[in-house]
Amino acid sequence: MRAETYSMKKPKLLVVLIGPTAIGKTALAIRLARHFDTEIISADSRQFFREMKIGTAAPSPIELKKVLHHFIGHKSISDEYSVGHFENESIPLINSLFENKKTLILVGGSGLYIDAVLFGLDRFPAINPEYRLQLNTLLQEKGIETLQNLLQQKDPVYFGKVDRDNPHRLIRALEVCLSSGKPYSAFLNQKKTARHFQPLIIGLQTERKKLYERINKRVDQMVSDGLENEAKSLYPNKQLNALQTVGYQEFFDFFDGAITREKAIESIKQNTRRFAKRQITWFKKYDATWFDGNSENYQAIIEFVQHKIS
RNA sequence: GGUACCUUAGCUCAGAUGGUAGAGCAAUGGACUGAAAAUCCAUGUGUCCCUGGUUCGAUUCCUGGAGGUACCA
Repeated sequence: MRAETYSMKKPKLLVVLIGPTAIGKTALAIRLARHFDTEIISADSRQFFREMKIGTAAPSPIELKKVLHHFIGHKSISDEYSVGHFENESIPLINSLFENKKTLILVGGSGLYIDAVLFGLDRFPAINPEYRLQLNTLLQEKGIETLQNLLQQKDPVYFGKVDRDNPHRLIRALEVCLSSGKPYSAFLNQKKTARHFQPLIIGLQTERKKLYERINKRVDQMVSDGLENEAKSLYPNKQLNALQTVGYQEFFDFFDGAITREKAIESIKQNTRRFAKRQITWFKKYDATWFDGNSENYQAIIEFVQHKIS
């Protein structure tokens, strides 16, 4: 009630900048933030980790100096972190920043994390991490059918619509079932808490061919910036979730002697292209206004946002 | 120059004793509620190198040509 009144008095605009990797989101976000004298909320599930700067193309120290960024390098790879934590941290922060700002920039390439901010996730119970370990063992030793049968028994409703060949989905649902004693589907579609801001979604895109050229070029840049050494220093932690990441896994394979260095770099480019494709698919569902990612368009985008504000 | 082998999807190749073809990879489309840069699903028409011949019918057999590889000179 209080919040509603508040937001009616002062409409708050969250400029949401989305698009595939290497399209130029970081540079545009900084332009926008400087122009509107505001700060940046990052929604990038890998730039959270301070040990992974080069391979995630995190904003440089110079860029970070220009504009205050939140959720860049604020976690260590050994920290437990997921989209739930992110929602719990980002929403209060956004609300408090809006006390003094009328515009904020949300930028990132992680669709699920953008969803969490814009729409919110359902509330799930805390899970016992033991279950995930056990379920992974079960998967390894007895195969996916065992997980399917278990889920069919614990939550026939979700089993009816889940992607049954996807082990992550099955295990996630099962760990919720086992931890809570209730079916996973019982937690879905709860009433979501309202957001106290209005989103303006801006998408960056370009021709596929150009995007792939940008990706290839950026990977070469990362390599000359020292990606190999960064990966080497993280190799002892290669099993951590944060390091299940394009740019690192391929170098780990090279360190293991499984592939050549050249092949590793080529694979990084290829896997980054595939990643970009998945991002594009995800972002299609948003009600966004699309612009070509070319930096010559930045002024037009600023004017577009300006127009929405007034 | 001679001999042998090869030329089929973007790439590497398989194949039909003649009835116009299929794998892997790449690529493309899609899904996505605390692992999400993760994970999973779906999708294969291409002058079968060119030319002429045999044949009802040739990418398949034969002639000639072009390109490639290997060996011999």
